[in-house]
Amino acid sequence: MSDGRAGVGGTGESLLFLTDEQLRQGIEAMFFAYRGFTADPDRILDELAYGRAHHRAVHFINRAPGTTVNNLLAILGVTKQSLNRVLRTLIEDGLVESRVGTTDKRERHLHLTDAGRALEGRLGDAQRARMRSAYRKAGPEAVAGFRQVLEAMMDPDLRRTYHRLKDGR
Amino acid sequence: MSDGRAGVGGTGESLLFLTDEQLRQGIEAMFFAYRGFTADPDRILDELAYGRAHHRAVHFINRAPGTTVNNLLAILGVTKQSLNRVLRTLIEDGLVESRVGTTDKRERHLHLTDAGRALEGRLGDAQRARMRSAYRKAGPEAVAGFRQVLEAMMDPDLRRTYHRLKDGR
DNA sequence: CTTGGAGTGTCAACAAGGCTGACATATGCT
DNA sequence: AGCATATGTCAGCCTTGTTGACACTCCAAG
Repeated sequence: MSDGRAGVGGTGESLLFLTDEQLRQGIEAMFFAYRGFTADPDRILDELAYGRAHHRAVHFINRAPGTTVNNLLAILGVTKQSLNRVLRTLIEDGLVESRVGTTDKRERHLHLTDAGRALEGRLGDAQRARMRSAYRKAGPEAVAGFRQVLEAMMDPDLRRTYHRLKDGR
Repeated sequence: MSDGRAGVGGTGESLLFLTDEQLRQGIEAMFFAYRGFTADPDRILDELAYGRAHHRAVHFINRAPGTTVNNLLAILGVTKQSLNRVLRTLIEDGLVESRVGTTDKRERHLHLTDAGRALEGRLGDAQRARMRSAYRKAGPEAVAGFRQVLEAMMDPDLRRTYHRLKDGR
């Protein structure tokens, strides 16, 4: 309601990009794109009887090797019980190694094994291939905008986490 | 591996935006942004003992009133059993109306009731508010790029669905 | 008119992956 | 010594996805 439909061809896009209709399209674009975003790794995970949760864990352990369980919990935003279930299978299957901390022995530092890195490679390659193709189609300017909007959409806490990972801290 | 790290400050972004590191950042941006994207409606849904599946159903029924169950199935990409469970509660709760088709009486055409539209409004407002704020922060150029990349990331089938909805067909 | 197929609904059973609550253990800090 | 922190684990629950089986209605082709 209260849409007005000021015309598609353009009374000036700069005023038009905040209409409810434009926002709705953005919402739907996010929904459909996220499906594509997860589709390729999901297919690989299915073969291996793993799920998206395993992928996420493996991704971020690879990204921040030696991270603690608590840290990973904060990144993933799940409960420790939930993460633990996933982590346990990954450790049992020899994809993840859990090392007792040196300075603080309560902490467990998580690392990928060679097998873990191999899986991460398969999953990451599949996901990056789609991302690369999308980036290539859209071009560098579009990519910059894409990143800006996504960043603005994050909760502040997660935005900080995102930057921390990006800057390798 | 094979990253090279051609420097952050910039040997020309046009060549840099396809490095594995850039792609990884894009992947993580999608992950964190999607969390923000769903956070606000999720809070509302929690109060009402509904889940994301209910939100999706309500959203697309509102978007394409009179859509058939089969059509909705294709949009949402779930099994009819899964959708049916959600749909049944929505119908029982008086948010969705299922009308027998006129030309083909096997089909059920789905519509929101006033109560359904009210819920859709609450959920949609919350989600649009975040999207609007992100769009505003990033600016119209960024938004155009955002949409281009998302669209390029979709599976072809879903891209067609996306356009069909966008063009009101 | 019969038969086959499409669209829909429903039942049962199951799995993944979230959640909460409670409790154990080891360690670190004051 | 005693409290706090980090982790792991058990039990149980929910949502939302899956498969398989079956019934019903209606349309259309033979």
